[in-house]
Parts: sequence; C-alpha cells; structure tokens
Amino acid sequence: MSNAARTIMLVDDHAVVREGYRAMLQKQPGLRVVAEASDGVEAYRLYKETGPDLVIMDLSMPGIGGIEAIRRLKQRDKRAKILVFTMHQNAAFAVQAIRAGASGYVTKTSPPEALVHAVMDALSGKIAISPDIDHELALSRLAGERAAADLLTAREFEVLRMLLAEKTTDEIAEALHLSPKTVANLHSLIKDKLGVGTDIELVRLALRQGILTQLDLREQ
Amino acid sequence: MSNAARTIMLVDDHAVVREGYRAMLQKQPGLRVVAEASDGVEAYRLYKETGPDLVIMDLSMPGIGGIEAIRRLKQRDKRAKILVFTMHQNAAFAVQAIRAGASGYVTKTSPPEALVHAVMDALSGKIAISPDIDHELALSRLAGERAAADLLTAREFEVLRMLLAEKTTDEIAEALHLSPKTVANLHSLIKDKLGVGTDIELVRLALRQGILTQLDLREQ
DNA sequence: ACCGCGGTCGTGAAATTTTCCCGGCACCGG
DNA sequence: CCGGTGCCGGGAAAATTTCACGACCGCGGT
Repeated sequence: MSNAARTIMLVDDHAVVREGYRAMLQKQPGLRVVAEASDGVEAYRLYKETGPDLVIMDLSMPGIGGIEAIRRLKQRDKRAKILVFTMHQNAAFAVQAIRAGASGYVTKTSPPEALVHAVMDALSGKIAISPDIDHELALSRLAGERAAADLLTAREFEVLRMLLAEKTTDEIAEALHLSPKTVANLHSLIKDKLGVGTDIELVRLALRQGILTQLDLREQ
Repeated sequence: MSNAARTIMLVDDHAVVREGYRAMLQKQPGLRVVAEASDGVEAYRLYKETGPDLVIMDLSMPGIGGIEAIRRLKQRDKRAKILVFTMHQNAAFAVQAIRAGASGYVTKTSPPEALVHAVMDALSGKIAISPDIDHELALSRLAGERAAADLLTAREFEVLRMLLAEKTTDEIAEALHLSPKTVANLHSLIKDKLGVGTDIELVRLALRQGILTQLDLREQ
C-alpha cells in the first residue's frame, strides 16, 4: 500500500449527493476528494487540472450525459478510472457505461459499504458491478432480450430514434430523404425485429434499453 | 424562537442521499435528524414512533411511492409537515405532491442553501417551491397544457391507463367488457382531446404528466 | 313530467395506415 | 461470378383510425 492518499473527483449534478459521497468517503482513510463537478464538461476541465486517481460519476446529468462524459475522459486519458454510481437499476445502462470505459457500476440503492468497496476495487484495477445489476443482466440474458442496437441495422436504428423523437412518418421521410412508404416499411420492420406489436410497447422497450431516456422526453 | 431543536425525519431510498442531507442539515443549528427511512411503509412506522417536526421525502421509492406515502402520513396526522425533495423537475409531480398535502417541493439540483431555506419555510408553515418548478408550472400554464386527468372523463382515463399498460385494443375491450370498436373509438377520442397525433406522443405526454412513471415501465 | 346536456356505447362506411410480398440496386466475402 | 445482406420503394390486401350518426342513461332545471 502506498502512503499517499488516493485522490478522487466527484461528478453529480445533485449537490446533496456530492455531500453524501464526501460524508461516506471521508470516513475512509487514504482517500481524498480533490474536485467536484456538476456536469460533464466541467468534469472534463477539472480532470485535466487535477488528474485524480478515480472519478465517481453519475449518469443522468444536464448537457452531455454521463456515458458521453466517460467516453471523452477515456479518450483523453486511456488509464482514467471511472466508477459509475447512479440511480439507474438498468442493465442496459450498465452495458453502455462499461463499453464506454467505466471501471464499475454501482447503484445508489446499494449500502454505503458497497460504494467504498467498489472504490477500492476500482482503484486496484478490478471491475465492480452491483449485485442487483448482475441480476438484471442475468435476467435479460435469460429472457433473450437482445439490445435493440445489435438487432437493428444502422438505418433502422436511425429511423427508430426519429420515430421516438419526431412526429409523423412524413416528417421522418423528409428529414432522411426517403419515401414515406419506406419509412412506414421500416417502422413495421423494426417492430417486427424487436418483437413488439404496438407503438406503445416500442416506446417502453426503448425506455428500458436506454435508447430513449426520461431526460430526452423533457427537452424536445 | 424556541430553544428546543426541531426534529427531522429523512425518507430516501438512496443511502448516499441521506448522508448528504445529514451533512447539509447538521451545519444548521437548531435542527436534528431523529429518524431515517428508505421507503414509504418504514417512514409511516417511524413517523408514529418519533413524531418529527418535519419530514423530508423523496418521491421515487420502492413499494408505495412518495405521493402515496405523503397521503398516508397526512391522513394519520393532519398537521404533519412534509417537504418533498426530489430529482423530478416536473411540474405535474409537484402538483400531485402539493395536492397530497406536501408543504413544499424542492428539486435536488437546487443549491444546498435552497434546501435549508425550504426546511425553515416549511417549519414556519410556509409552502416552498423551487424556482425551476415555478417556471415549469408557469410554462405549462402558458402552453395551455391541461392535466390529462382533468380533460378526460373517468372512462377515457381508464382506457388511457390500460393503453399505456396493457397491449392491444382487443385485450382492453375484453378486460373492460366493451366492444373492440368502442375501445378504438375511445383511443381516437383520447388522442384528439389531448391534442396528440401519434401513440408515441401519447406515451411521452403520459410520462410528462406523471400518469406513467418510469418506474411503472420496469414492472409489469 | 319534460327537456336539454353530457357521458357512454355501438354501428357502418370512408380514409388512412400497416402489413406483406415483391423486385431492383449496391456492396461484400468466398 | 454468385449468394447473402442491407437498403429503397411499389402494389394490393388487411387492419386500423377516423368520422358521422343514433341510442341509452343519469342528472339537474323548469
């Protein structure tokens, strides 16, 4: 064990949560919080300045989301260690985060020890996953629910995104320079591939898989 | 001012957030956290035991949600003071919470002082609303977006709920002992009344208005 | 009692959309 | 070159959505 304290940066848009992190982490000797950010771009800036040993990051944040923030941090510093700590008990998010380069995924419902434990794991290079997420992942595998992104071609996925965001078939057709007919065909094909019967199921699936996050709904 | 410390109960399913509350509140003299609960039923039990001056409560919790928890607490003790502190920057939730009897609604993105301030307001009998929610409310009024529940008749609302939850028109028809034709008519009428063109917009509206919460999506 | 009104339920027919099957085109690996 | 796959759209049948209409019921006012 090294003598020097390991440095940590906190990234969460809720001040109260950052306070909570601090209260939990400062009980642990050998850890020191050296920076706090409330969104992705601030996190990037502060990372450059302070170069912490570990970043603890939430996923849902204004501006660029947590996933994108992870990607950018890893792009800048391949060895950056980022532990995701979020309320989303959603396997799809965990998969995305790990793919983006996260060193671990812990949900906020976990007991305080779990966070400390995960921090230690991450610092020593291990990947830490919450038991509840492990379970979710296992379930989704068992259910054979494949990720929409894997199942659909790029074109189909694009149309799906627009269906969820835009309004009518015709608008999508114009935006993509396609015949309305083709969009309708794709719409039908997508539902077929994803195994849903109605548009409402489609939206629900998209939400489960994190294609459409709640946050997206508010903007528009 | 009374000499005795005002007592507070924290209700939030995320341990880290409760830690955060504590760190923020203990800086304030005259406040004392006397109980912590992680869900609605536990909150109810502890309220009976400890009878705090103020309850700080999150909305999204396992089991009975925060809104229902507020209702039950107020039912037991009409004078209970409950301050909602949540991540949901959603006017519809705020309206529901206040109607259920909450003494205030503050979002987690608010600066720490805002929470302390709201706590003081609530303790002195005032109703505290976050500026961002005020703004949301104003916007929704301006947009003339009426609550779906007000706009629809009981029957229509029932069908809407089932559309969002169940699957096909035929299944709803059977469950409600209606002709499939009638359900289709209602479906059409609902979209007309709510001013949406597609089912996808319908789901998004339902999410905005809190008719369908994200949590509902996971269960089923 | 009578009326008007709003909500509910259903029918039928037209308009639109969804679905299904098809062919053409381009690209890629064997 | 050929088979497989993705992409783009046409056409026609099938299903759904929409619209107009009528009937019933409960309710309050006159």
